[in-house]
Amino acid sequence: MFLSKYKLKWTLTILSAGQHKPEFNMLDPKLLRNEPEKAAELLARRGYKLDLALLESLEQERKQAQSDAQSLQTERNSRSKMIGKAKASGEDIAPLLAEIADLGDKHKAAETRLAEVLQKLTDVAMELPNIPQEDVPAGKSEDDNVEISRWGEPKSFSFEPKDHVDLGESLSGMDFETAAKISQARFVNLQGPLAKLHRALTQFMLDQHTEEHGYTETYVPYLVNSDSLRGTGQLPKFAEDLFAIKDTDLYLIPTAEVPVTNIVRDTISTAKQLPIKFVAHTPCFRSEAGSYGRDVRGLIRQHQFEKVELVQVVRPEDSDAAHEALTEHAETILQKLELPYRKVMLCIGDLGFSSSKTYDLEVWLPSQKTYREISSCSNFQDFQARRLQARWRNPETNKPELVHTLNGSGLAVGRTLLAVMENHQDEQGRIHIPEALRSYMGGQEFIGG
RNA sequence: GGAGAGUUGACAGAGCGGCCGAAUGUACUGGUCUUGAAAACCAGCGUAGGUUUAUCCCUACCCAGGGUUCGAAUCCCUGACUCUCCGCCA
Repeated sequence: MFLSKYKLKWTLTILSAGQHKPEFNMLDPKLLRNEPEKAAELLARRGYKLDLALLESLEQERKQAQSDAQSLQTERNSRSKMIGKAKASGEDIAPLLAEIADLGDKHKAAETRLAEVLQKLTDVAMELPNIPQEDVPAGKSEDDNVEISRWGEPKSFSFEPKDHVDLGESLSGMDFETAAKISQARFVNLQGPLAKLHRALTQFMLDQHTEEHGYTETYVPYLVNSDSLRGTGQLPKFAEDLFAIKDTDLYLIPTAEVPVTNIVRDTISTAKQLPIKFVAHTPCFRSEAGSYGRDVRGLIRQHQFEKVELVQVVRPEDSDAAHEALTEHAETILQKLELPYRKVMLCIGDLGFSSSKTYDLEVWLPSQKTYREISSCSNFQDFQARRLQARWRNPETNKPELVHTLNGSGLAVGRTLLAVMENHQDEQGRIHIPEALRSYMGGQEFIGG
């Protein structure tokens, strides 16, 4: 019932939104118009079937409707001008008025038809995912992701390592029952040293990115409107993943990517302002609809979690290099926390809707004896920028052109907490605090015992 | 929450229902002048769509959406946002 509420709301939102922004388009409209076959082929790589026949007929309708509406407009404008002149020179304008009696209605009808076609085109366009970059490997699911590199050696324990839930219980300070009482499942209540460790991780990450990697710290709203969510690509397709605020157009952010990237929505940056590099620490809220039964134990998959997010807005020619750099910035955190991890490139089937290329960083979890995602670093190229109308003035052309946007987790704090707990536990159930965090923990060397 | 004022180009800021895509100033770009710079002077300077080889031309956009009108930046309605005052509040 909780879900159905925002499903309804979502429908209303899309209806009202579509009407005043019919020009929304997520792929390059020139590609769709001039080379629809090529667009179809590129999208087919992702398994997306572009309905070429529909697109073509809509496109033809659009052209017709647009030129009809335009010529009627021209007609009306020139007639109206004549009436103005006639009136000014004191002539009788009644016959002129009679001549164009039905022009207004015709024009209105043409405009309505145009609006309808544009709406249909927008509906199609908004559902199209981004086109993957050429070096993104083919594949259907996460099993086809390609490992790029590994860092660190998974520790071999002389005892059976506990998972973070058991560790948290014995240390006391990680309480899922209480959180469920206060709220519902998939929330946690942290207390004492573990709560402090959680905070320390956040502070450490923020300091690292601002002081060593050149990011500007930013504080943003945690409730965002639907325009912002459309801009970064969470809407219209993924409404069910979001928590919506009843009777408003606001949603809890699923990631800081949304408010931070939307800083540049509808702006034209100067060449000098780029690259823009922001880091933000925010809570993230996700309904996790459709993930019932998955990762039900512990901190892995929560409705609310903290994340330190990196966002970059760059010139198009710089986005590949920025993507590599941003990923390294996230990797640095794992290295300093002495957490073994691997870097994988997502295959096409696992690639997010808006992304052209994504690296995931997966941290080693001794309890699961496997690598689990802790950061996702994506290059969106101009996909978000087009929806956001985020541009820069290219000095070579002196025209506003779309920027490229990127983001990555640096890192997901909850998952980092559990990774630190599990990787740095000892036989007595204590957690050894990595060197890099000690100053944030008042010099403390371990928790527990 | 109540009362009032406002929203115009990169910025500041004019604008009578038709001659307003929009004065003027600043900024910016190019030029003249200068040894160079500044100043001064001249010219240019929004976005998107249609047509076009290109130029031209046409259309839309003065917060958003709707309405009145032959014709709207200008009049009316709704909403968003900003400012001032009152109330409440961390």
